[in-house]
Amino acid sequence: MQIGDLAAKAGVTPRTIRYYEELGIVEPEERTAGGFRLYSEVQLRRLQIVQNLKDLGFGLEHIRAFFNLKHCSKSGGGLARELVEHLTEQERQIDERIRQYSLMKERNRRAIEILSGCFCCTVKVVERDCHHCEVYRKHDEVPDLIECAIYES
Amino acid sequence: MQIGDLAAKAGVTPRTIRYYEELGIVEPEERTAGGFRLYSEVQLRRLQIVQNLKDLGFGLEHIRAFFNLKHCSKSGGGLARELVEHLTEQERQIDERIRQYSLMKERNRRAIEILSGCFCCTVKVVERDCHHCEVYRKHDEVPDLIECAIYES
DNA sequence: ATTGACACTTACGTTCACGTCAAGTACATT
DNA sequence: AATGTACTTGACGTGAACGTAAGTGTCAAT
Repeated sequence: MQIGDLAAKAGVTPRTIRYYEELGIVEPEERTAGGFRLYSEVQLRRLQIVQNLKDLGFGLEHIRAFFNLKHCSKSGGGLARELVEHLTEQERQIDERIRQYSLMKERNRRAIEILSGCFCCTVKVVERDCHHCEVYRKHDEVPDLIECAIYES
Repeated sequence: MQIGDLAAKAGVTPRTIRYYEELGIVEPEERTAGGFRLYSEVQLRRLQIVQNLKDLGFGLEHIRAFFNLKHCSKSGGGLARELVEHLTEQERQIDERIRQYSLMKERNRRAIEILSGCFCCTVKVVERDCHHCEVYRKHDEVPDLIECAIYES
């Protein structure tokens, strides 16, 4: 598989793959006599993992470090220990992220709930004062999210 | 409250606040005769919301667009509708993120589980071949994450 | 053997989200 | 009135993660 095929399958550009190689994240399995990079499914899976970790907010340097732990340990046990340490920390971060997202989702839900009662509001936006609106007064507090979206800063 | 105080309370630098102002995300409530920016709790909450959205992976431009929907609608009902549309899309993205994180967490967990059985492994890293290890053979498949961490690319 | 599509390296350009520095101004305190 | 600290605008710098262009070479197919 050449770099273009791999790129297409992984949903990235050849440039990205070469860049990752530069960082020591993905090496080609071999090269043709002429210098073309050749890849297999292994590198594809690797790239997918990288995309995943990136989507989750991890930097390429972090990813590289994780992939390269194998070059630092001498015994399998040592490596396993380091990997687990890394993974545990990663899990902590993931939990924190999920917590944040859940909070955000809850705020979103409350905001949608409140705003659904405003669809028939005919007050002009320029002279809007939701604090005096009866829909608003049914709710004891206005979510910050709506406040940001509605009131002038 | 001056920019430095606000920055401290929000956990950012004055530069960041000025930058957000430049983008139209946070305007000072007023200015002193001499030109000093003055803020209130409103801007603090706004900044906190921004930090939150940023942590969740939203770009500043996205955030600005959301905060500025109020300048595009004429009636409160129209605005409410647009906001709900925006929030619904956002919720979709949040759900997708949470799904991704959960998958990642599950993979992490499985990897930790497997690696916990490798702590006593004394095989040298250079000659490691986990496929022939009995701990490994108990598991039917090696998670990609471990594969990336262990095998040469 | 030639062609066309892709690949190679090198190197400079770009966007985002600020950091940092400079030269000057404002405000509170003594 | 003087001092120290924080603020002002403006401009250039930075790191991450690539994009893009130039000039050249390679591979499969006709």
